[in-house]
Amino acid sequence: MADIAAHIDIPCQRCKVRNRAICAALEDDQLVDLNAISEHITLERERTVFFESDPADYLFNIIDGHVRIHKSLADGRRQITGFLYSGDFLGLSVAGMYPYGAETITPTTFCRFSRKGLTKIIEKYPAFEHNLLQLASHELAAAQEHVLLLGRKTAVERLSSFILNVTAKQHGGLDNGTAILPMTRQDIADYLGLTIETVSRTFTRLKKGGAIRLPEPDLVEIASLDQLEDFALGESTI
Amino acid sequence: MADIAAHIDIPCQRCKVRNRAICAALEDDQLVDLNAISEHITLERERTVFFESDPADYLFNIIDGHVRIHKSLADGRRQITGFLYSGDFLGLSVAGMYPYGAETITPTTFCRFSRKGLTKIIEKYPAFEHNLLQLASHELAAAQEHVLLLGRKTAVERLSSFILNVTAKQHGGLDNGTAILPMTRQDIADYLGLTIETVSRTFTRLKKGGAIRLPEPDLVEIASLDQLEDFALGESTI
DNA sequence: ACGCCAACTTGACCTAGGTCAATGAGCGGA
DNA sequence: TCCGCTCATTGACCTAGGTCAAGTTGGCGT
Repeated sequence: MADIAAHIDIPCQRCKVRNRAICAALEDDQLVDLNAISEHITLERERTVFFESDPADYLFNIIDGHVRIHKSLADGRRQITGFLYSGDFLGLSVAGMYPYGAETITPTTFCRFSRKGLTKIIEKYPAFEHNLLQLASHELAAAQEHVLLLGRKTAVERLSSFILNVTAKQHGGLDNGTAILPMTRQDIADYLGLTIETVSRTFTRLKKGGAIRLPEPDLVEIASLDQLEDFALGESTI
Repeated sequence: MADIAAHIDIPCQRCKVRNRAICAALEDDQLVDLNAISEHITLERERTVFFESDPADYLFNIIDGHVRIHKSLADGRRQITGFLYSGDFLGLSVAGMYPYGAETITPTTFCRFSRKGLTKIIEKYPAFEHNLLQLASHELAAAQEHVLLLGRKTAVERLSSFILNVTAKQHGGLDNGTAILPMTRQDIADYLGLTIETVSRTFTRLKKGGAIRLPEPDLVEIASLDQLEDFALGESTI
């Protein structure tokens, strides 16, 4: 079985996110099974991947592009609960439904698995479920960090934390340099529990305070990492 | 093996939370293994179970009592991320550390498992890890609901949602009746991202608005479920 | 080259909820 | 039973961030 697999061409082996995505749980020769239940799909910018409460028939890995997940209230108030990037996983369900909606921000290519197929993979390779649990624990910790941000941080602290997170994510853990903001100010506001005006004013304050540069609205450069970290932790005020 | 187990006395079989806690993932005869790595411990009220960032050497099931989990900022601002009750599970870790601190609210008895021992159980019974994933997905959805509450709901909406949740949890999904609030107003404030004064004033508003009765500070009765649900969803104002 | 449109920024003013301070209400200990 | 807690409530005032309303900027289609 493994010998056969080693000699046939498994597209998954050449996948851009092979080692960062959930498929990293499997060995090269086990990818045949995963490959059999996956397909690539591409969506334009600002398209719905799935709605909140939809039956959760698929799980997704983002190969390329940017996605936001959100929950909304009946009157239209929206809370973005996360921004997802290349390599990220989405689609964990509760009671067979997605507990949040997902939309593309930029044109995005996904690797899509059927839930049924994945259930069989999990039965065959328990390591897969182990990785899913690791991933869910990680997301849970991130959500709790988000709760702390929304419940107890000021606007300056929220935006500073956000810039640090985005930068770290785009540089694989490195906390400095430049970050691209693929999302709009409205998206950032809905993620940080603020209004678009407050986000804009706070960018200006961070800029004038010397923590960041903003050569273009969707390009942040960290001018002083120390200062930005102090702002993020509430250890310094503008 | 199973026959032997069926005839020996396994304390787990008689446990109060046998069917509600994580041990529900195992059959009666499999409990021997779980029993071998678990021990009961009891803490007084207002005691630390573990600190944020402690090495995550144990996982816990609450048998009886009330627990809060929280994250804090350097200057002392605190955000409670959850209240846990009898049957609830805690201790999922990220990078070998607890991502939040845990404290008892009332005297609490736990069933404590060593992480190492549980790892072996998981290898033997994959159903256990499956249940942990279900549980983590559920907690993740709850955390995202909390994010929505903190990011986009008013004080009245937050407290109404909270009362409905507590009531539902204490009655196993039933949304009405009376609920005991084992936590202080400060705890509620730190959970809802408000101050103690705003929580108190908002209780008074809900009371005067006819949605709840408050015979004692730690006893809420839902006077009008419809009204409270409308408040929680932001579909009606006081 | 121009006009349109969407996204962003800025200013003036407002309000939900925070802060500060006083008062009440229950409860355990001597 | 009275004292000294801790916890909860209420009032008066304040402020961070929201709301409303202009501008500004840049990209894109013609």
